[in-house]
Amino acid sequence: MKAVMNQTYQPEAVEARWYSVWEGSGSFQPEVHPEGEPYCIVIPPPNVTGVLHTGHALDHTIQDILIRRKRMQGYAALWLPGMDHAGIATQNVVERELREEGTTRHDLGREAFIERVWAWKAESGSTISQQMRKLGDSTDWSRERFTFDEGLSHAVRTVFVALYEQGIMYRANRIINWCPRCHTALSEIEVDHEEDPGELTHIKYPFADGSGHITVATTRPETMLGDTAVAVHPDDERYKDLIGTTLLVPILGREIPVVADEGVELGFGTGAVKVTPAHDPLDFEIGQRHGLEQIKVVDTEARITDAGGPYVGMDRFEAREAVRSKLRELGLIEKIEEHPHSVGHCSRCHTVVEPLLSLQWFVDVKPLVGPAMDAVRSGETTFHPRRWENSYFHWMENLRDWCVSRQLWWGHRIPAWYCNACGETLVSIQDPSQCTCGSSDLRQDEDVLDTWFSSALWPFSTLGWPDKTPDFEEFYPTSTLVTGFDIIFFWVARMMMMGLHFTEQPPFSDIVIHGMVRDIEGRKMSKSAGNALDPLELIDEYGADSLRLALIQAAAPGHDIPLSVDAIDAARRFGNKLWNAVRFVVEFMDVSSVPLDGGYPDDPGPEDEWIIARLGAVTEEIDRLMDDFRLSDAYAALYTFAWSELFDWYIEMAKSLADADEERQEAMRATLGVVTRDVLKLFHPVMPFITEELWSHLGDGTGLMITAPWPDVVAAEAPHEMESLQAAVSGIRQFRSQHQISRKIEIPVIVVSDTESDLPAWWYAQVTSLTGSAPVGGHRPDPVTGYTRIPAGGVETFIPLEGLVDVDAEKPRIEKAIGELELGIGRAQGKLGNQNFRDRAPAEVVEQVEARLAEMETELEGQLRHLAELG
RNA sequence: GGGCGUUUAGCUCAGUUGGCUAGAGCACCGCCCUUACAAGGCGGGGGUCACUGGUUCGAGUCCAGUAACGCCCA
Repeated sequence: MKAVMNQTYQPEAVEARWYSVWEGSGSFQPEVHPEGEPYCIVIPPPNVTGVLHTGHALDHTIQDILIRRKRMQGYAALWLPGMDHAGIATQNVVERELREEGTTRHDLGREAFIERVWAWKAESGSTISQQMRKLGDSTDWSRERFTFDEGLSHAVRTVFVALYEQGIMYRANRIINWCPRCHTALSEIEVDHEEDPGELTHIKYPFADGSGHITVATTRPETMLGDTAVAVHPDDERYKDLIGTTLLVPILGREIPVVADEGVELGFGTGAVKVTPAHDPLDFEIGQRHGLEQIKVVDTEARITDAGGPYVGMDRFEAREAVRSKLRELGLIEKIEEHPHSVGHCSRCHTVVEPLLSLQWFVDVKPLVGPAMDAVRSGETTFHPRRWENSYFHWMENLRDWCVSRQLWWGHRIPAWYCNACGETLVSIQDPSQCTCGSSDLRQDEDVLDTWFSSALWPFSTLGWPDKTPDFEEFYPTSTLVTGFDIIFFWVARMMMMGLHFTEQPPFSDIVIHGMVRDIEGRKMSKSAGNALDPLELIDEYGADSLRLALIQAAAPGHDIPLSVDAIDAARRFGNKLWNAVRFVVEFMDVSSVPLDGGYPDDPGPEDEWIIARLGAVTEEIDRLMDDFRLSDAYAALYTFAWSELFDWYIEMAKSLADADEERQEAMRATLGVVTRDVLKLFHPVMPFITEELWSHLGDGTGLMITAPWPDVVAAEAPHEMESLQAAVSGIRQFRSQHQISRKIEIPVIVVSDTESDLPAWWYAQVTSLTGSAPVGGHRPDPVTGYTRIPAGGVETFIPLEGLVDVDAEKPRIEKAIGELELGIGRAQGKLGNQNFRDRAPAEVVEQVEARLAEMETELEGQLRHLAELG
């Protein structure tokens, strides 16, 4: 005994029920199809501090659609969930908590602090995984991983040690991007460059011998304190004679040389640049070439160091002003001009980054980029849409060494130990107890690794690598990666490099890149702008299925997604429509116990054949589009089929069969059942909850929709009379509408079909029921005066106007039709009259135009005759 | 400065190797509470496909240029 269905669809009641049923049934695990071919997606791990936003909702919906369809197709489908430990973000969160308690991590000490973060994670770290359940993500929770758990940490060490031994991982003093607020080094791509108004200060550097000065221009006067040279281009005639002379750093009076270096940009400023090797990457290189001293004048707190003489302890921006006013006082400022330039900001906290000379660990990317580019070039791995490959190549070609050490506590500690006795560096997977020199006085590197370092290993570390686990053997390389364009560099490229280097296979074969979810104005959604839609609120109000469908409908491949509440509401209304259609099938047409698979009628009626043929065609189209990752197009096709063909035509036609003989009714009911079931199946990947619920009402109770076999529609041929039927019905409805003839008034219709064999009885029955008219077969009225004529795909229908409408009221309709026909005929004649068209266009195109022209000419003749006869 | 993208109906957007009269959702207009659904049905109006030129029998689609907007990189 099945429950009576509500009159309207109520997602909150339905969605709460199914997730635990699915999870409990083991459906999320690939083991539901032990013999199936493996198909694997690893989730882009959200931050452990994260909450679900609309970007996740889109990203996850795409992945869930892919995985649910593959699962239904019988693959051993694995969607592997997990989170990353988000070094800086997580540490920030816990430090904020400590601050509120009036303490700091330094008070706590490293070990206690780490314990505290784990405690935080245990309590708050599962927020997003609960939210993913509300969204309906069919991830295999039994395989959930965390970048900081034991197995993955082991993979990180293994990789670090291997890269070190291969000479790819190295430690060096370099200029890095330092965030003075987060107190850590950042990689190039964790720095956002923003246009800053800025000023170019022209400073006079006097010669040591008092013979004059050289003017240099800088946007950062305070770094002057760390200058150890002034550089000019060797070809610059203005300075040729001054190379090798000595200048004095203003204020400090330090003697520095004028050096010639090709790195100096000839056209910039005065052509002479101050060189601060400890605070600028370019200056660092110049310094290396000329053996210049490196003087650090800004410390890790962004304050001036002892080397800065009178300015020691001053903040860098205060020092800028102080230095400038002192120079002005000394008369050493030539001019100050406006100079907009780009300034790096910490992508996490927005503080202006300080380029700083620092001893850090780096990955030499040169040996890694080649294979990563080759794999894409050869098509082993394909981006969708392809154009992202350009960005990928461009970035790879210009890649600089990756600074991977971070001055944090929360993260994978660098597995390097330094011997206090002999200075040796030991790098190993196991903690060493003794140096090669015999000393056991070792200290481990204080720093941890960039979170992205562990994320780069994600596709194989999550599957058990470096061990050859059964999961690794079965699911690696993974199949599809789905992510946003904004992390192609951060993540995708690095997974490609690491995956190829350590497994000799690209980590995935397809990379699906989607856009960013934006508001209806096209703005990026953000909390601070106040325009962010909260997916959980949307789910509560509209249902997860509505949110998912709306996102996918708007997600044209590779484009940004404008998301509006209106669109979600439209998706919700579709859900209601689907609900009511199935309710009608189940409760009013008495169709239930539909089998999970097969069950197509052996002896379908003509209407049945039509809808089955259409279903087959649409299923084929959807499969083609989905295989090509064009999900929005696939669901547009399905949406149109369901609403405009199944609901608006077939179900309406099925109603009139209630009076047919038993055999006909059986075929109709079987058809309604299987076609509705297959539509539910096709919608299941995007709307899992409502389809599962509806299946529980429609099906025979032998299985869940989530693991039901993907539709395999039997071949059927649609009866050719459907075309004239639909045209006749539309024409008669249009006539009614334009003359405002109530449906209650039965319209007599004479059907003349001299171009086809006699129309079958079902044709008349359907026209009758769909239009409320009384069609009878007959001959063209003679005279035709007093009738209107409705053309219908090779069939003519005539309606006597007497008692319905005034004859003259019909004329504008006919004249309009004639106008349109003449336009079309003119166009077609133009084409066909062109010999070049006949010669060069494919024969089938020419035939099409010819057929269309003939049709229009016949039709025009009919309309003209009719108009004349109307008088 | 380099690269990528966008410009199609009032709004937000589809439109895949060039080929019937360029589509959808929302909004709008008219009629209808027809026993699945008024959160609905039926019908309708609405487009110089940014602009200029080119290739082609044929261009929203390909090419070149222009303009505006957006993103990424330096």
